[in-house]
Amino acid sequence: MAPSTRRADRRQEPLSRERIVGAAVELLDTVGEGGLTFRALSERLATGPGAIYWHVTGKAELLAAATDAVVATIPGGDSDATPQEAIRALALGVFDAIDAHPWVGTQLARTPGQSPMLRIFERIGRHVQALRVPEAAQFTAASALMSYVLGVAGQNAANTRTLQPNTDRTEFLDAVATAWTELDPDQYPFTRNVADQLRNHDDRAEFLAGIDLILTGITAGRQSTG
Amino acid sequence: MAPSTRRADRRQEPLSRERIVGAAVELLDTVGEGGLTFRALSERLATGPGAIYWHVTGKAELLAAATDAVVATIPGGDSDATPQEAIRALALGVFDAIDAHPWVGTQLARTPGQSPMLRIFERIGRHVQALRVPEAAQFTAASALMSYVLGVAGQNAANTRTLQPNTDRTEFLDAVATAWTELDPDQYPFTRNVADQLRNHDDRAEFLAGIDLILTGITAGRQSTG
DNA sequence: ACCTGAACACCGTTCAAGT
DNA sequence: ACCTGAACACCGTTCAAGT
Repeated sequence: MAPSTRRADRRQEPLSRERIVGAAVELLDTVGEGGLTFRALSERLATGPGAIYWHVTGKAELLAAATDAVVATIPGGDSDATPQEAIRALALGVFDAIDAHPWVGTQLARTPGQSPMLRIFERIGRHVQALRVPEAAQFTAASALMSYVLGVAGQNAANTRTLQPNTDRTEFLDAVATAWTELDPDQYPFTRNVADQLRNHDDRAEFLAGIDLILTGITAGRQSTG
Repeated sequence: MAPSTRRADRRQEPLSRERIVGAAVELLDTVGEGGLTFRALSERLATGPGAIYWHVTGKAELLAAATDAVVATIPGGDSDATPQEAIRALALGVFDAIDAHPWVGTQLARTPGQSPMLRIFERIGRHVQALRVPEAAQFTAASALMSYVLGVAGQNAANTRTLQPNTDRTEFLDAVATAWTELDPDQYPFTRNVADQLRNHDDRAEFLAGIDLILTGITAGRQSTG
């Protein structure tokens, strides 16, 4: 009841894996991948660096857990939409999650058969099943979608990392388009040619267009059923 | 002519950007991404760490240059094959290059508009043009192919990194398949279901199947021309 | 112009010592 | 059982000093 009690906050909450991972996510979001340091983390948690090792085996596990925490949050497409719409919604969920937490894009590419990727793969796979893709082709279809999503994720993460914190999206695309226009016409004719299409360009729409390309390929190969 | 001349080797060759990048590639291939150290590199080049900074601005540039050196090597598909075959050949070239140098997979994902990626994008794009894809759709088509290739590249690099140096491919896939079979049936029905398809599984064939899916999607959307 | 190598400011991780 | 924080073995990078 004393005013001091009010202010004690969570300062004395016991350390836990949960709190550590939460603080790691915050740190990654705020200061980026280079900012996640055992020293910075322990300072934020008001302990010594060694304390963290009691709850977590090392930095690799910490990054994996942080990634998993974000991926577990991704919504999308479990309603009564068509399989195509469900896949689009899920893919967009991954896209937006990585947009909000660029480090997830980098991290996802680093954890092969691990749980964050498996979560997404499973969800894609169920929708592929719902598309009535023949069983022998389901793995290929789900893998292709997954790889595409990961590829875009990685690129977007890299782009965001390169970006000055203050430049916005269109400004950045404009700079890239200009750079492409100045390329050697003999070496880069195609890239120069599409540079202008880059200028007014919607990342999310472009991403979805790629998904649709793959979906078309998947359903084209499917034997037609009632 | 004296025997000692013979043995002098290249030990006294002056330091150059070229030699540095070459040694970096060797180091990356031999001891992996964690093994590329300015100390290890300078030891291999018989100098001090500071000498390298005279020719290269830092580690980031070094990694980019090493990646570029490998990517510049990728052959493929400039013969008189069909555009589809040319794209498959090029994609396979990237796939094999990353198989031989796993660190390239990681690195490619980190350099967004940089030259190694641009090289590949340009080559894909020309083949997309040859496919007679309408101009407005060319960027989307080339980007989708590029993202897919990068996605697979990243995953493969991650897999190789996780692998014990002595386990071979099929052994690894078997382990993954077994792990997937032991997943919770309620949470991972699809993944469990396709686990067996993983067991006798050809990475390259699967990769190409994904390329074909996208190619089908691209040509399906194309207006038919004589 | 180019190289040397000690020194600086960091890392992740460990571990004896505390409670 | 859990936390502390100094210490260890590394990093990338800089820079005065050499040739």
